[in-house]
Amino acid sequence: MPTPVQPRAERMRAQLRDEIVQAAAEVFAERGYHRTAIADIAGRIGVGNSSIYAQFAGKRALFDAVIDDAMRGVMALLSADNAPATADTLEAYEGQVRRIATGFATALGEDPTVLRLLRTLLVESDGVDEELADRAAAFTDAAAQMTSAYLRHGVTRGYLRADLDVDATGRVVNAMVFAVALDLARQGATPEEAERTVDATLALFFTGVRG
Amino acid sequence: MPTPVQPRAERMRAQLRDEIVQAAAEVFAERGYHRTAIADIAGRIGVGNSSIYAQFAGKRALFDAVIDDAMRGVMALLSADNAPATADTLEAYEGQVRRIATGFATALGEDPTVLRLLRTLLVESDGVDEELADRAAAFTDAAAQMTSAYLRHGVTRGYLRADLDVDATGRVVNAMVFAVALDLARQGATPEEAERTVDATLALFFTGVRG
Amino acid sequence: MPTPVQPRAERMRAQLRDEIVQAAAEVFAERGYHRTAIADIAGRIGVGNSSIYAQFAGKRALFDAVIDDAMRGVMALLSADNAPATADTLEAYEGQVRRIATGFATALGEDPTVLRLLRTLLVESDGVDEELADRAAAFTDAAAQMTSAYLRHGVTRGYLRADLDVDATGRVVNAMVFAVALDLARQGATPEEAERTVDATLALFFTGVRG
Amino acid sequence: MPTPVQPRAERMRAQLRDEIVQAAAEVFAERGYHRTAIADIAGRIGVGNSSIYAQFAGKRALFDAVIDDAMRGVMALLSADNAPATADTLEAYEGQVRRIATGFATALGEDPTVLRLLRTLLVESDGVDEELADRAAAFTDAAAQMTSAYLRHGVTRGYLRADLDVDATGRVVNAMVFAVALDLARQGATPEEAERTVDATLALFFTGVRG
DNA sequence: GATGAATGAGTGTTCATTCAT
DNA sequence: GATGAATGAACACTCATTCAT
Repeated sequence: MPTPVQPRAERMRAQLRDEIVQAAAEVFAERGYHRTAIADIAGRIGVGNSSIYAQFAGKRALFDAVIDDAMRGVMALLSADNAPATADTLEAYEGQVRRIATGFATALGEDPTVLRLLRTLLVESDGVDEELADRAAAFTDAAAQMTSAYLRHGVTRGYLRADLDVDATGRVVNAMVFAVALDLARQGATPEEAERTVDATLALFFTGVRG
Repeated sequence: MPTPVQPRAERMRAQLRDEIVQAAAEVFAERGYHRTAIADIAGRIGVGNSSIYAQFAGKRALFDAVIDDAMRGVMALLSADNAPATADTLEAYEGQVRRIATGFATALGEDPTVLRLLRTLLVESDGVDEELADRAAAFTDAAAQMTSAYLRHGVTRGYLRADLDVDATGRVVNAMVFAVALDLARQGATPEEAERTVDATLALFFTGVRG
Repeated sequence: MPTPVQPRAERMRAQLRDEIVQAAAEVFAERGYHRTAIADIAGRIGVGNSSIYAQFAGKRALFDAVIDDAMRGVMALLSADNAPATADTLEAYEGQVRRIATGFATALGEDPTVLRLLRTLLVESDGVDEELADRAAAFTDAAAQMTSAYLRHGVTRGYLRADLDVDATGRVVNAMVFAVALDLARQGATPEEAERTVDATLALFFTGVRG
Repeated sequence: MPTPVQPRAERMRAQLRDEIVQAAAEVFAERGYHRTAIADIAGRIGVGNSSIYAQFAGKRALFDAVIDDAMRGVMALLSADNAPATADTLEAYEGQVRRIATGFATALGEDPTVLRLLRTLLVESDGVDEELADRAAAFTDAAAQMTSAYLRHGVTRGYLRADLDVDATGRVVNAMVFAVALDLARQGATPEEAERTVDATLALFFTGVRG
């Protein structure tokens, strides 16, 4: 029964790191990047400031880690068990989109932090760093291209308009989805409002892209 | 021939105020709220810091004034000589919307500052103040309600889908329009890209809302 | 009677700058570079920390300014109204050297700060910066070359040993002079001790270099 | 056959202590006192920070130990198998001094650490502690007195100037020697430069003190 | 009325030292 | 006995705001 070397210390270190990222996510989401002080984050989990610096190179690096987590979460919601090349009919595609939208809405209801973080990233990146602004741009671009891939598949299969500008429409749809999500995340929207907004979005989207 | 009291002083004062707002708009648009220092603004027009404090209560109040101007500009572009109750046919409505979109695109090309400011407002408001976040929300709400009014008129006139959820759709369309505008404003998009994006947006919108 | 533009403000600014440099010189001389906090300097003249940053880019820049002053002072003592090519006999040279040494000793007695600063520079430069270490080295090199010039003149005139290695001896003499000065500056040496030390140094030096 | 208590543990402890002092000497010599972090030293020999605190009361105490070692080394070089009362003629004395100087130069070439440490002590002591400054002063005093003892012996024996101020000259010569050594230690001086400098120093010294 | 020099509170970051494991 | 994770005090620097001139 070989005991791994320093199993406890490592586990505790990783655990503290997670706690820090979690606390940082909350505070950054609540107050934004600039108004968040390292001491706020450290204080929330009852550790000293320097315990954060033992794990992260600085405030910016911590924010990066937080954003990484949030992006992973959003990407997971976006892709889930769905893939661009899955749907073969408009109905199947609509089901797919509804599932993704429902996943979003559910995640939104259960843990608004990830969406508030997304908001913080997309909204404050300019005010922080050129590099962060680039990351935010790269993220939206990636999401837009994923959307475009879905659309392209639909055009190929014939259940979406043949003359659809898939690249431009992918960007537009993506922007719309993010904007709606951010708007809903802004303040506790009631589930009914969310439902109506999602319905309206899907109606706009589907009737629009139908071939 | 009534002479206003202190006419010259007042005019100079008002002129300085305009200069300050103009310079502040530029710097805030370039660098965002947090990275802008009062000294940057004062330096740009060659006055002392305290000349700004003689006219505005503080950085926040100055930003408010700048945002007021920008909002007025955007609202003017949105309403122009158009009004919700003007169009009576789908074609007329489409013409109206295209005119507004063209106005936006032209303004974007000629003076990106107002849109960059809008971006700053919508994107950084969270990181500044609860109150500013509320103002940003109020602004988007007002714009959404204006859009909803257009849609309601179309439904009443019968050239838009009868079952359209005008409130929810107004919000969605509004979010989409802002998101697209902000995305285009992000970095010098070429006119062709802008054109394609606007076309895609309108195509999505119109085919979608048609009754 | 034209009044210069902003004469008072400029004079006050320059005056404050001098006060800061003076206070910084004292504190740096007392406590060395690392143990001196900006607040110590600001506190000594009763101004806020940021008043220092209004005039100097940072702690390092302030130290540079202090060192500049000290170097100027030392160089003035070293050159004074004497020049390498002045003395034509051993007696004249000895008189010249005694005058310089006396100037040093007097300055040492009246204001030990400049020598303590010299000590700080020569002693702490390594612990601060590569660049500062280079400055210190450049300073000692310059002083050594000045000494070598004196020696070379004496060899040419024939009142110093013909086989004198003027470059190496210049470095050695220079090092000896600095070391003695620093040693005397270390703690309030009595005038008698200083006198004896200077005499011993000159005796060593002159009997040694005589041709 | 008495077995010492915990012989292995003690030996290991002593060995670790030596390793620490050795590593500390290297790092202090390379980076000076202030720029050296305890973690640097611990990291160099792959132990935890607290292993150092188990053996030394703190950074200052460790530096003391390092300096003790270095001083012992320098003192050994200075005295070697020579003693103040050994030489009876000027030629014998000159040989003695040359041997010491050669020993220094050789040690300098082979292991610059001890001289760099000496430099660190003499140069940074002010910036650390009053007490350390005192130690440095005590060290230079001791060395100066040793030099004075040599000189006094020479005067007694009659091969040095009868009117030599042995105390003051001892301090001066000592300062010169240290200054030259430190200057040579500053950066890799070539052996030729070192040779010329040593020659010049000895020439200055001997022709100077000859009776 | 306008100026700009001065302020001082606030922040990110470092590092010698301690202590639970 | 050794570890290294955690601490918290200290410090350089920024900038919105004020006030003497």
